[in-house]
Amino acid sequence: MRASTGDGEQDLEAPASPPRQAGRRGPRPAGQATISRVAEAAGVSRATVSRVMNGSPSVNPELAARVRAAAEALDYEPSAAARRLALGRTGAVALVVPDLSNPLFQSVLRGLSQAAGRAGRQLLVAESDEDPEEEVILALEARRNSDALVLASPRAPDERLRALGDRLAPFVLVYREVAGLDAPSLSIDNAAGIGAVVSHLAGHGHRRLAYLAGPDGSAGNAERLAALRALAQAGPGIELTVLACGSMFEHGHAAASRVAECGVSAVVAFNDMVASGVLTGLRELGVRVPGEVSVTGFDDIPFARYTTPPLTTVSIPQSELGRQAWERLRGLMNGEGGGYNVRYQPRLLIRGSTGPAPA
Amino acid sequence: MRASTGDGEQDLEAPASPPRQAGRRGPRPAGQATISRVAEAAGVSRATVSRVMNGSPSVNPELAARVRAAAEALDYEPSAAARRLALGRTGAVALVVPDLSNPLFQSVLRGLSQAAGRAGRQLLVAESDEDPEEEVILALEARRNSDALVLASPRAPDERLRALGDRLAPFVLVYREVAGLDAPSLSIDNAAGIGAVVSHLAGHGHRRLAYLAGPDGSAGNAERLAALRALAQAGPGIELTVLACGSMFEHGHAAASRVAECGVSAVVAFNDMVASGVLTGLRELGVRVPGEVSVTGFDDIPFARYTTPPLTTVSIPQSELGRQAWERLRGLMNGEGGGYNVRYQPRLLIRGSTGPAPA
DNA sequence: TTGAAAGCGCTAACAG
DNA sequence: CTGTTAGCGCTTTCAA
Repeated sequence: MRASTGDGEQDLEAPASPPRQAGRRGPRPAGQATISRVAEAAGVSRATVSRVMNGSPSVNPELAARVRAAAEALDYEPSAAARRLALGRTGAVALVVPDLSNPLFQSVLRGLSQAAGRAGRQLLVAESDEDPEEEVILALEARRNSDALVLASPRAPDERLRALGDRLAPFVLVYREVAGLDAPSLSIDNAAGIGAVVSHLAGHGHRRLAYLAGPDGSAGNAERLAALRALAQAGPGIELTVLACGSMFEHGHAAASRVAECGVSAVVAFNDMVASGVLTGLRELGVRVPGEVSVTGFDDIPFARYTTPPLTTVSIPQSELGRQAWERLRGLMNGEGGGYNVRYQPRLLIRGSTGPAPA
Repeated sequence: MRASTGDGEQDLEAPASPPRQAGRRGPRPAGQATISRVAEAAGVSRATVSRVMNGSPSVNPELAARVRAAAEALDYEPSAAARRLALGRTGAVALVVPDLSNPLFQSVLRGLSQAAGRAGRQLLVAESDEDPEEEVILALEARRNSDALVLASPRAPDERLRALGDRLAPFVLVYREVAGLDAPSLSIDNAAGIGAVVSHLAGHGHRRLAYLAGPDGSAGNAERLAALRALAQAGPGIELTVLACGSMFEHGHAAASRVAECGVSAVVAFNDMVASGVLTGLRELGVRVPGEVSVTGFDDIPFARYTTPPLTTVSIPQSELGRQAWERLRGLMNGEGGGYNVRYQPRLLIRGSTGPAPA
């Protein structure tokens, strides 16, 4: 056994042992240049090449030029894997969402992707397909391959999240707030949004409302429903019918007949997709909107302006959430702390799908 | 200088030298367990721990249990970075698209995300914001942090792609085909789609058509336009008006008045978003669809069924593209080759936005 | 400013 | 079946 220097400076030429089975295991795409090869070609040490590649100012310009030339000539690209290991950071951030087909999460993805991209970071994305348990696993996994995480997990139980808090950190929670969790959260004030909707509707003389409920267990749905119930109880005379529905177009579409039958003058949909679906369904049934029944959505997805009639809905700062999430991550990664939680106050957008209650 | 064994088996206790500035550089989140610590705790070698963690069958069950217990007790999680370096692969695949807000790319993202997720791989996503040059840079960068790449780059010039072919490999191209490029491609037969649209329209007696053109430089737009022109020239008497438009709702919306003025009986939109926009615009102008003018889309995005009237459009296998892309990547990564290129043949979906030409 | 050396944490060929 | 050993390719003290 020979004492090694810990690194193979001298092993460039084949030693006594049989040449390592070529093409089998080589981490690099076959003949990819390594820092050692560049160093050799430029006649400097690996440390110097490293410095040059990382733009250290304290390198003799002439040397630097030589190194750059050698790197160029060899088509050298630093190994991301090796840097990750040596540096102890990945240069990536991760996003975990329940469902990539949901416009809400798409906006966050987009905002985050752009912000992270501008900062020169990779973005890892994972989708749990609405399975809360899977979500947590994915989050852990994603977190191991990144430096920080944005988690949208409307269904996972509070305790589960609290239990995993430090294995997930640093991370930020979006569209949700969990008490006692040590992570910044960016969420929506659902109650305020519902409040605005209801007072708009009440102002138009609507008394009997239906709520097209979102998925069971969704934190957003729970809050919206609770707000509605509270309003119905406290209010002067609002009568609330809750209809189980879902979160997709089809769900809303399928609920149209139940809406028509239950004799309400206005329907508050869990979100814009459901609202659009019910709009279409109602039209097919010959029910006039907003003449006979008014419809409201939630979220203000891009399509909401293009339904017929255009959807009155609650607007929330979707892509802002992505951007903010990035800011928080950045803070967290720099050890600056994640800042205060924020609850975005939604804004009611009155378009054509609501009007006076029929006499 | 002392002869090292190449790895710090013996350095668990602080040596003579000053304890490395704590909390500054440590690759692991402070006190994270390493394979060495686990090995020590279980009284075995690191190789054995590695074997156990990777489920090698040739490990004494009793030892394996001991190792697992130790790992558990120490909250050990293998370092992804170290594995990447040692293994020479990242375990991730990447997707680069021009625009994450485009439903077309969202579907690919989704299909790919699910397929890759099921296979236990991470997914890296990057968005170029429609800048073809940026796209190529991002692709290179993404590729360095993954094992294979799916590239949607409708605008980058053919030569550019050919030039970078081997630095990008293994990769697959979606929604596009580039001659002489050594990468499988999955694309749409745009001409066939347009053909179906035109014959449907012609069958309804439409003679004067407008094309709402997509972005300049988009490969898909070019093909659709070329097909339309060819048909207009060859055809019995189709008169084509090309209107510059774009790819978004707003673009279609804004084009409505030009459509109304140019006296056509049918408009073929670049895609569904444009079609939806023009539908809304036309309605606002009091133009009846399909009574006065028929409208067709392209892509069959989820929302197309929910416009008013529902959109007649060309359906393409969007999420299939994502799944297939994954299959190809898998093949490529296993050295099986990427298979033949495929051009998906679109299908015309006749819904309510088209009808007989007005007399 | 530069180089030598010592890792980062894991895997795998090889020998026993 | 298990341990030893030699890396994977890069960064970063530390000393010159």
